[in-house]
Amino acid sequence: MNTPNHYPDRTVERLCTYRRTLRRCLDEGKARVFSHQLAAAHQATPAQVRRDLMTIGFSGSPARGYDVAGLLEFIGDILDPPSGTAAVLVGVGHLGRALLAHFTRDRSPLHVAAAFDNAPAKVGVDVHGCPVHPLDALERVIGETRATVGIVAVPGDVAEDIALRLVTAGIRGLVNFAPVILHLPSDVTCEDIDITVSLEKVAYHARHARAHVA
Amino acid sequence: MNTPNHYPDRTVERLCTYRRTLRRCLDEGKARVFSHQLAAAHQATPAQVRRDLMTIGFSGSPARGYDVAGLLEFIGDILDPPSGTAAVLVGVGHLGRALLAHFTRDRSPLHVAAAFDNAPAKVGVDVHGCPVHPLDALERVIGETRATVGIVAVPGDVAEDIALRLVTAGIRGLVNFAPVILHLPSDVTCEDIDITVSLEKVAYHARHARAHVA
DNA sequence: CATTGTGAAGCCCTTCACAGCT
DNA sequence: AGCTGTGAAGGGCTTCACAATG
Repeated sequence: MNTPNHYPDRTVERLCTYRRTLRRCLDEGKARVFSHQLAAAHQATPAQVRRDLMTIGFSGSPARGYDVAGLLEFIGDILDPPSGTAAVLVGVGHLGRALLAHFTRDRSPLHVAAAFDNAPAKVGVDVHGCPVHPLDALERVIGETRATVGIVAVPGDVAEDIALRLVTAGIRGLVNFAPVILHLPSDVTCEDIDITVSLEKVAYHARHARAHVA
Repeated sequence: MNTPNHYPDRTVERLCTYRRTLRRCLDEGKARVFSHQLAAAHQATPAQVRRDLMTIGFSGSPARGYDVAGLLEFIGDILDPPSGTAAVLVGVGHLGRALLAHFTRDRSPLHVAAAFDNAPAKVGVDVHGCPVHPLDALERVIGETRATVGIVAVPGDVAEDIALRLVTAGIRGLVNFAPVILHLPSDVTCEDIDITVSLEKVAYHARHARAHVA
């Protein structure tokens, strides 16, 4: 088993967050880190960190830990496509605007190339630096931008229709903020972010809090 | 093993979403559902649904499935505190505003009782029906509203300070939108929603898409 | 005879524990 | 002495498969 061409979801997730910590290390001039330091910055154990790095095939040295710059580049090679990834957003409501603002502030290799909304008043202007197109232009603009990721920030009752249009237009992965499960072809990745559910879960666990080990 | 006083995280999560589906059923006048129908509306198998309902101790009938109204009430008794839950939000930026808009539109038993921001220009007005207070008032307002859940929508570099203040003021659960891991007492629940990480994950999986069974 | 309820099996991820290295 | 690399064990969640039920 050499480098597999895909890693477990949880590992990918942690790689994304390790990367942020590593960038901070570089900013602070730290050239090397130990697994227990990376672990402390996350909610993880040193063993977990070592296992993740083993999984992706990155080695450190017992005496000096892991090379920050080297690891950062190594993770980048796994996570980032050579040519950068373009995303599109559908639904320029309150949440959509906030997301656009969010992504312009970010130093991720991802960028939101275009947004769509069906309200004529929202179309034609740039929102936080992102052009807003009418929904009709969805297929055309996705083709032009070669976007592969879509962000669904529309009401639940139209989310699935929009998602299917995105997929038909060439989108391969979705982040869905609508409070519904999308029924999609099985080769399309979908990550649901359901804010209400998250709040309800936290409220539940807060009421039933059980102290763990410190 | 009678009713334990807390259920696994994944089960709680699904209960939240089942509830939404059940409400839709009631709206449509459907009085009974089968496990496979609930499963189809989620990304779940019928066995998973039956297991969840078994876990919480709710029974159906082989001939007629599960009673929608009864199950809805049963789940409500588990998820909702008798007196409702108040939440507070810190950080009335783009995302904070979007979240306030989101929660006013929701028929969840949770409500956001107050928001906080340190920018004087934002303080004193209502945003989507929610009063915005200065940060100084955090402890006082949490005491008055008896809020138990906090939403962190501030920049990463101040998120942990804010979170610790919330906890000290009596908050028992957090939803964290800042792109950092919060180090909190172990009896405080925290759910991280990291939008950038979600996008990066989806972009990764979209590139490495492997077709599953349809 | 389609559906529920459920012990048992399976799977995946995390953690342990220790050998090997510097 | 302290850290990495890793086989093996552990734990929790999901799925299977089938007896029980109306």
